[in-house]
Amino acid sequence: MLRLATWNVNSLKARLPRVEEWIEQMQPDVLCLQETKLADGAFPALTFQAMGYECAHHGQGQWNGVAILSRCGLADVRAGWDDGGEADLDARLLWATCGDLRVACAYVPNGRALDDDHYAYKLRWLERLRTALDDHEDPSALVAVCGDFNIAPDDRDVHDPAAFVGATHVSEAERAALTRLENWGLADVFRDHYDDGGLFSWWDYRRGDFHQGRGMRIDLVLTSASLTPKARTVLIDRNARKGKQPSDHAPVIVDLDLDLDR
DNA sequence: ATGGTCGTTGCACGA
Repeated sequence: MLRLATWNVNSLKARLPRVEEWIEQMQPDVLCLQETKLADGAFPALTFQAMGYECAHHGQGQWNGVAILSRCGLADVRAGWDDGGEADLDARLLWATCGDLRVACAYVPNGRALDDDHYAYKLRWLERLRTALDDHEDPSALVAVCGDFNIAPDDRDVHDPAAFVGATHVSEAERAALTRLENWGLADVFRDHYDDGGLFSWWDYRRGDFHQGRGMRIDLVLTSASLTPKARTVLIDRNARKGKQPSDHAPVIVDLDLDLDR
């Protein structure tokens, strides 16, 4: 069994004690982190190495930053875009091969508001991710695209859809961009296991939203057709959102029926 | 009550 997880930690510097504790408890084999908010030189690689993980980090400091930790191999690392287009100033995308699994760690732009330039950047970014899949990846392989998508795939993934009319994360264009990614040959593996709404991965720090159940499911694991049926258990670890100094996101865990030997 | 909290950095802004 291979335990794959993804977690937006909202600053790895602020979150390192919680992340270390969580790794000890949950023992992921592959862990994708978003919003490390660290420069590459500040990434605590030795800490994770001491816990048995190889690491790749693509960071810029202050904002963004993505990492992949693996204790089942780490090869063919690629950071950002390789499409001949303009460089992305934001560190939001990292790829690695971990054993038999091709993994992407994505921190999709927030979008801010429908009329904001950042929203157009978000849609372009998602289209570029589809292009990266077309250009570099094999849809028949074992592929997992993990991360904070900043998109609630449907209204079950929002605590109050009426409150989000006209807002980012739920717009038709964002959801269509996600569908276009899925049309490459990926499935939202959480939805393969649960039909229920009200199961969220992010809650605003304000207003006691976590304890009031006001959240969204925006952290996703998209699995290729050969990988999807290998998922034995999918869960959002909302316990990680409790307690002192939590991230505003909870980790998503997928246990995959894959051999760890290579 | 048209805010509320965190993170960054540095007294503002992003999420």
